Amino acid sequence: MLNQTALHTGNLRQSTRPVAAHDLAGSVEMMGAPMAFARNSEIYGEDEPADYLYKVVSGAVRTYKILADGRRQVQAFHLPGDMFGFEVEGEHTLSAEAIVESRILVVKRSAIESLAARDHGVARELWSLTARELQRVQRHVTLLIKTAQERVVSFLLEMAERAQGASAVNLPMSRQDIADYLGVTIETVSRTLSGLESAAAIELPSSRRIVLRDHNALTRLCN
Amino acid sequence: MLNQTALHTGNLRQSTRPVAAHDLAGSVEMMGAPMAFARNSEIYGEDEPADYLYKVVSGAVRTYKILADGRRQVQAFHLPGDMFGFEVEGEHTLSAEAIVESRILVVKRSAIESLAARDHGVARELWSLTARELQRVQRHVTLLIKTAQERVVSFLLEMAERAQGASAVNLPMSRQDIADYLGVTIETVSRTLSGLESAAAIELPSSRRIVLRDHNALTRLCN
DNA sequence: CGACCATTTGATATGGATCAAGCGATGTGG
DNA sequence: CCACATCGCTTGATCCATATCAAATGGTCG
Repeated sequence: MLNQTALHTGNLRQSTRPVAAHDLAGSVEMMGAPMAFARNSEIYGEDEPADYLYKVVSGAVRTYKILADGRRQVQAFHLPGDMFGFEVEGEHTLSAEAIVESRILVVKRSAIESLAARDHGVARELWSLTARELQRVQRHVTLLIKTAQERVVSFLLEMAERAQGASAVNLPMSRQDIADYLGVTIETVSRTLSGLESAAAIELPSSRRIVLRDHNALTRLCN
Repeated sequence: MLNQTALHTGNLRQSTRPVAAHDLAGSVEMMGAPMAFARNSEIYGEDEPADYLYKVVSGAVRTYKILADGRRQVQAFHLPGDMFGFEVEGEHTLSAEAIVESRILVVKRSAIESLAARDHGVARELWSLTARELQRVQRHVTLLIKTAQERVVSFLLEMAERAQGASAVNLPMSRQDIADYLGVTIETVSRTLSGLESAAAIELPSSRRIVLRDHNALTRLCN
């Protein structure tokens, strides 16, 4: 990994910008090296040393695990603005791939850690990010005990919320990605979406674009 | 919550013991107030302010969420030595109950936080605990995409591992607790255990005690 | 245009849920 | 101390949601 060409576009790496103390995000912007990843290319693999921290600038990333029998479990989708890949120690427990052509800021973990050792605000921010991720995964657990329809609807609402509550979402990921995230088959995802369209809860102008027509109905459906 | 009687057994609260710097666990032992919780009593509830940190001394704790339709999702079982209930900010997102009569150390979060602000080692330990919990929940997600048998077997192996790899486990929790943790019904848990007994993979001397007879077979079964 | 891939739709199979009854242990009151 | 109620667990019968297998459709790119 990290075998892609760094972009060094300049506007992403403003060495003139002052370091904001107690600001992890700002530090990452400043210290991070922007890199381009092609669609489906690996960003890091399971069991690799976790020496870097990542922040999505554009595009989308999936983190996942392949089980012994070949099934794939997608653990998360990371969208622009999201940071990912930080472990406290040792190795990555998941693999990460770009879902579409993506630009990603990459920062050495050691740099962030030494910053955190000096600045308690940064340390706290690192902790806070991990705790927020923990809550997200807890919601994922809650999603996985629901029915297929509830899972699909929860996913749609989650994506809409992450798009600042927009009433339409453009999905960077395939039906297979969604299915592996929700723990169902692509057929079930597809049928459920078709069903929601028939029920006038959503519109499907194209397979990767979903308009949420009846937000209330959807909220009711997801539990 | 916190309406139980503190034990103050003395041997749990050794004010003579020196504070080990960079040691969160030690600080909790020293600063924590031991409290007794009866079977099924609430330790804290969802949406309560998260002002305390907890460490199980004896007994067992479940954290859970009740969904809108009444279903219960058990997120974790906490056993002696485990810490739980720490949020970075704001409120608890889960409820916690003692599964059996339990003794639990309770520490004010503000005390730990001020310690962390002064001592980077403690701050890092807090972060590390959160990250470890994150990994546990990620494994829970992976468990929930598997078949019922794989879930039950994974649960047994998890419990055995937490009992220092013992070949027999004494379960403090009911079948219903296990079912709500695994996202299946009690009938499925029961039938699966019976099936494993028929297959000579386990023995069931009593419903709360399970002997792992064929560890290899079990490992194979859970994927 | 034709090949390829993602998605949808259809037909059938099945794992686990649901409904229902039985069983064993524990505790309580007569 | 025993009869009986209660509770947690197991076992059985049936049903249904979702998986699986299969084919058709549509969109994209050379």
